Amino acid sequence: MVTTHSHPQYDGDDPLMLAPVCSIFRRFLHDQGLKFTSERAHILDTVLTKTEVFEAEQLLNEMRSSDQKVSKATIYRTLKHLVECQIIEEVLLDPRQTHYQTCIGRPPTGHLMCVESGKIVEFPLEEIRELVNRICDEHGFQHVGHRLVIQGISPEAAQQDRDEAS
Amino acid sequence: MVTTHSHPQYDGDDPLMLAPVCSIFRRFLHDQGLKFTSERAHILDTVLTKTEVFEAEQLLNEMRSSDQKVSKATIYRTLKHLVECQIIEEVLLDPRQTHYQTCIGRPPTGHLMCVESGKIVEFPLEEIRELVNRICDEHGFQHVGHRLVIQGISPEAAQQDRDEAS
DNA sequence: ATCGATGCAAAAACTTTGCATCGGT
DNA sequence: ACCGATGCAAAGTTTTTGCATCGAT
Repeated sequence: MVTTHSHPQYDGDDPLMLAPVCSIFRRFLHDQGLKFTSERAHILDTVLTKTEVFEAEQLLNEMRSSDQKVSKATIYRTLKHLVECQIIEEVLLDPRQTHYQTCIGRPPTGHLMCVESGKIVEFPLEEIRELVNRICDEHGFQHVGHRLVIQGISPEAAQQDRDEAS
Repeated sequence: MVTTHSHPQYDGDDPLMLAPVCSIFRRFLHDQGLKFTSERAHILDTVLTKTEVFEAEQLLNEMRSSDQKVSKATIYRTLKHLVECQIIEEVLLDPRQTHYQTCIGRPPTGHLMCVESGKIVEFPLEEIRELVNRICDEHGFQHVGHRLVIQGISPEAAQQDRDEAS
């Protein structure tokens, strides 16, 4: 059987749940002999406002326009730690840029992506859990994570294609 | 003609399947008003020897060391066409580099990847087809493709971790 | 007072593009 | 002959790194 880690439930609607995630990150950093700085706190804060997939650059712009100044380098360095700490995960929608998403306290999701418009729809991923576990077992792998990305054409894009064809 | 070499990895049952792939590409190019050049033929040839995931740079090195000279730019330009033509697909294992794999004439596979060693194991993907179709239907998407990547720790890497810990 | 963290700019890694020339059709 | 394709090098993107200084513990 594959190990599952449980984290306190994080609810985007409830600001009080921010503290636990922050503590988790703090403990993680402390355990590694790393420091909890105000920059890291601000980045985590901004990350936790994200309900959808986001990019490093986005984070940087948002933080700058809300007068919290952080360098690009620190953003990248901190995102790495947040991934290791399993607060966020890399989504891999596009080979040319890393996309991130909060994963702590939320059930795993797959991503349905429109190849024409870039629109992304999330969907629950429970159903493949059994398959994933079996594949891992068959090859003696210890499960770390999994991602399902479906590429398609959204109804809107299909309609637009039809309009343009006529 | 470049497409008459034997490619044990790809042909499996029928070496004659190579010609059809070449024709498919040719027709694809023709239909777009593009040209079937000897560079493109060589690249397709080399691509079809690949049984596993590969990178653009790898292709370039292999072609150079086997006296076929192609530029990096042409490799990238041709890979794009091969993706569009659905002879190969992008695999998205790593956000820092595009990985490709031949997909024409093979059943779709998922990828089990060791996060420590980078080892990759493929597995058949039929089982999630129904789920994928259902998700597409539910959102009115027209299916284009899908990929499942499982990340884990391979038995070898796990053993090595234990060795290092002691 | 330690180290690790930060910011900046430079570098790195991968991919794309401009342009003169070549070559399929 | 036309117009897309090629090679080269330069440019573009995203991410990483070196280094002097700052700041958490």
